[in-house]
Amino acid sequence: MEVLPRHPRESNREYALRVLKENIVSTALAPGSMVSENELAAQLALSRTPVREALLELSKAKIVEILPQRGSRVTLIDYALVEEARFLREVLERAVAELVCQTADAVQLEALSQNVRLQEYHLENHQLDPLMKLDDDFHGALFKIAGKWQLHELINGFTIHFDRVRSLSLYAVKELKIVADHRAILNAIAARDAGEAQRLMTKHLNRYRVDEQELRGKYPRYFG
Amino acid sequence: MEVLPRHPRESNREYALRVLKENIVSTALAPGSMVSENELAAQLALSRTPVREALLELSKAKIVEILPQRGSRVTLIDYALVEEARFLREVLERAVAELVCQTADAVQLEALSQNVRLQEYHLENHQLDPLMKLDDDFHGALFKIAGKWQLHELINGFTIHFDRVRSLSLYAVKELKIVADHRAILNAIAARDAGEAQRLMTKHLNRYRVDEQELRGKYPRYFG
DNA sequence: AACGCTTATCTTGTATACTAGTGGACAATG
DNA sequence: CATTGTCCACTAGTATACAAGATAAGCGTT
Repeated sequence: MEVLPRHPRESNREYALRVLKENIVSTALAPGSMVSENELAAQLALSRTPVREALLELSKAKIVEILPQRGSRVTLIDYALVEEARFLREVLERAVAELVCQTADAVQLEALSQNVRLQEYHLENHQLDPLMKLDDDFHGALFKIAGKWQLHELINGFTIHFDRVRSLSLYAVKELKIVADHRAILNAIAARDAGEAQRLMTKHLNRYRVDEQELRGKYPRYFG
Repeated sequence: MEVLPRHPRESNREYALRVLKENIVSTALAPGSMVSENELAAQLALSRTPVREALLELSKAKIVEILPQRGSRVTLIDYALVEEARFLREVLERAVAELVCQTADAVQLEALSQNVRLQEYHLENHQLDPLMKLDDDFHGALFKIAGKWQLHELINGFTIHFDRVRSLSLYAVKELKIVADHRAILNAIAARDAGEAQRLMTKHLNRYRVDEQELRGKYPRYFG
């Protein structure tokens, strides 16, 4: 497991949660692997308490499984769960896109536009990390404009299933289409074409479907 | 606060969580009231640890606010949040209803039918508690049939906002329409009419909209 | 070899002890 | 009287100690 540096005003619990999440998504903590509160606490140089609280939160998102008196383990990839997470995003963001068409003002549209331009810039320069952050920001901004910010935070906890699979698949080749999608969605919103925005959003989020069989072939032991 | 009896194989943490939830929804723990881990632990005859873990979970659902080094408080009713919770259910359950029309088999339809018949029975006999449970079961069954069970569990944590407001409003008078809604939704599903099922589900979940101004008038100190 | 018991050693669950930050009461000071 | 500073009681955050269940190895018996 990779122990990340601490952020300034971060509590021990937040730190433990952040490091665990990062390592689970990157599969540095492999699906199916056992972890113990004691061991993690030692590695992070913390006591069991904040580590335990982080594990408890992760277990609520079903990304960690706590087996009482036996140990905790990073859950195997449950493809049904991954698809549920994707489905949640598709359904919710389609509805959000519709709302955004109705409520976005000029300032908000300009901010979105700025974001997409930056995406296009980073895509040309093949800088994938800032691209992923801009992707998150774009979708988050839509929730905010629609006045559903709390929902965005709620589903973010579930999206980790999705992110883990994404990190296993060859993701980079899809970036081109994804940025183009964002541009098209923005145009539909600016044109107040709710139907088109919904259609594009659905298409966009379906791109994240990754081939289960391919991944099962490559990483058979990661699946449940 | 009302201290409920313990269930058989329930951990201390689950017990604390259950009692806290119950008291928050019933407003026995009033919106805006301060609670302390020590005080709660004493009342529940537990140590701080399981109480703290329960509060931590509730704070993630934004039904409790933890103020470091100052205390914790039951959140004031945030109407925007209540509406987000309702919106989430509406959007998600509409999509679920569509799926159920495509996938439900005869056995599942019969189980739903059984449930609705029971609802009608309890409605005639004015037994509201079993009615609420059957309501939850009905919606839960739809998620299960659609293969989105995990999503149901996820959103349940958020629905507490919704439930709290519902418990403040005069809810009983609406039961008649709600049972009729369930019957109509079931019929649409049995007829495989996805469009009608979605329309009915939307209408159904919009009934739960309660008048903010009315509640603000009755309980001004409960609102933020 | 196969079975059943004991036991050592893990684990998480829970209780308790300690740390450090917050705000209020209240006295000292202007 | 207003303001400032000091203490005190209380809070959550964290560390540690202890309890109790699960597991597997060892060992004796059959």
